[in-house]
Amino acid sequence: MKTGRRDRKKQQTRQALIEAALRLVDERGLDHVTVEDIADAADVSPRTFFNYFASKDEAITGDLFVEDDGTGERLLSAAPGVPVVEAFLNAMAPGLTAMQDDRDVWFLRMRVMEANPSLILSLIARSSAAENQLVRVVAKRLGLPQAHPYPAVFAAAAGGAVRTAMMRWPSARRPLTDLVDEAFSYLATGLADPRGEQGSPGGQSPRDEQDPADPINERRNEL
Amino acid sequence: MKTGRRDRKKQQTRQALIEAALRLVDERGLDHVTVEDIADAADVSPRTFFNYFASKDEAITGDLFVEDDGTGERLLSAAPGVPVVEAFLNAMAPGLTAMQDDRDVWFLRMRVMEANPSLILSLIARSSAAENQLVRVVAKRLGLPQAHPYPAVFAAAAGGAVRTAMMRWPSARRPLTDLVDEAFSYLATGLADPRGEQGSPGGQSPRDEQDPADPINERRNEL
DNA sequence: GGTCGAACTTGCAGTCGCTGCAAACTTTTA
DNA sequence: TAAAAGTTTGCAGCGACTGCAAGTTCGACC
Repeated sequence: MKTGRRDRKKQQTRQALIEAALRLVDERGLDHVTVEDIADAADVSPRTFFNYFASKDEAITGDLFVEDDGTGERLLSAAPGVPVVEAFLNAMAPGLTAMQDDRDVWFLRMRVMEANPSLILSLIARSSAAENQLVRVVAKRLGLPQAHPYPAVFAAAAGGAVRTAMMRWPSARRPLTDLVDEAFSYLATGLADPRGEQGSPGGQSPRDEQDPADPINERRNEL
Repeated sequence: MKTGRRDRKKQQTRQALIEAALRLVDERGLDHVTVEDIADAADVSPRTFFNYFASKDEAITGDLFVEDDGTGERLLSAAPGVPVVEAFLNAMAPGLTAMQDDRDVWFLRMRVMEANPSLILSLIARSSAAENQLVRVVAKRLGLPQAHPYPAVFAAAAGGAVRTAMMRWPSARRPLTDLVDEAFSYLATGLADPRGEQGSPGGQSPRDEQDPADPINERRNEL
C-alpha cells in the first residue's frame, strides 16, 4: 500500500531529519542545535520539520513502540488463560526485537539522552501516552471498569520496568529482552529485597551489572 | 530562620502566582493563558514570574513532594529490619498528609491537569526527578551498586503507584494514603490478576471505584 | 499524454515561552 | 545612615512552534 515514489520520499525525508537531529545534537548538545540547523542538514525548510515532528524533541526520542505497533492487539488476542504480565511480555516481544535490529540508532539515542537529560523527560512523557493505551487494553482484557486502579498501576509499573531496561541497555551489553525480563522479575516478586535476605526469591537472581569498561565477560556483541 | 519581612513577601508572591495560574487556567484552559496574564493577575512583572518558576507549567503542577522534603532521609533512617517498600510508605506518610491538608488546592490542580493533558506530562516529568533521588536512596539503603537495576525498577514502580493514587484521589473520595496503600498492594502481589482467579491474594481486596456522582456511600468528606 | 485533484513543501508573519543583563528598588546588616 | 545583599523590573533578543496561503510534485484517471 505504500509503494509510491511519494511515500518513499517521505520516508527518506523523515529518516534524514532523524539522523541529522541525532548527529547534530550528539556533536553539539541539545541547546546548541536549532530546528533550523536540523532542517538545513536534512535539506528541507524549517517549516517542513514541523510537518514531520510536533517538537524538536520528538525527532530525537523516536517513536519507540509508542504508537500502535500492534502490541495492544496482541495483548488482547492472547489466550485467555495467560496471565496479564506474561501476555504483555509476549505482546511486546516483536517490538523489542525490532529495537534490537535498530540497535545502533537506539544506542546513539540513549547516549544523546544521557547527555541531555531534558530529553529523558521528553521520552518519559511520550511513553506515558503509550501507557494510557495500555491502561485501556489491560482493563479490557481483565474486564475491569475503566476507573479500576489495577490497570493504571500495572501500566505505570510495566512502563517503568521497560524504560529502566532501555536505559541500562547500552551499558549492560545484554539483549534488551533479557533486561526487560529481569526488570519484570523484580515486579513479579512484589519488589522484594533483591539480596534475598527476607523476600521470597521466585525470579532468577540478578547478575551484577558489569563495569562499562570491564574487559572480561565476553558475552558482549552477541547483542 | 525565615522570619524576615522579605521572606514573607516572597512567600506571598509565590502563593499569589500559583493561585492566579490555577484559577486562570481553570477558567480559560492552558493555551489561553499567557505568563503575562498570570503575572498581571498576581500584580508582578512577567519577568518576576520566571524568578519563581522555571516554566509556566511548574507554577501549576506544584512542588508535590518532588523536592527534598525529608522523604529520602526518613527512608534511610528507618530501622534496618524494615523492608524497603514498607520503609518507603512510612517515609512518604508525612508528605501525603501534608497533601491531605492542602486538599482543596490539590483537587483544583488535578482538575486542571485532567483538562489539560500536557500538564500531566509535565507532572510526570517532574516527578521523575524525584524518582532519580529515590533510586539513589534505595540503592544506598540496600547497599547495591548504582548500576543495579532493582532501585530503578523500584523507583519507577513506586512513582507510578503514587501517581496513580493521586490521579484517582479527587474522584475516589477516600484518603490519599488509602489509595496509595491500595496501589502498592497490587505491586506487593507481583501484579497478580486482581480478580483473584489465579494470583495469590495477599493484599486487601480492592473496593470498586464509585461513580463520581454516586449519592450513596457516606464516607466522603472525612478526607 | 494531458489534466485534475490530492498531498507535500515552503515562506511569511506572528505569538509566546524563556533568558541574560543591567538598572532601580527594598530590606537587612553594621 | 551607609553599605551590602537580595529582589523586581524593563529591555532586547533567541528560538520553538503555528496558521495561512501560495507554490510545487505526484498519482490517478480519462
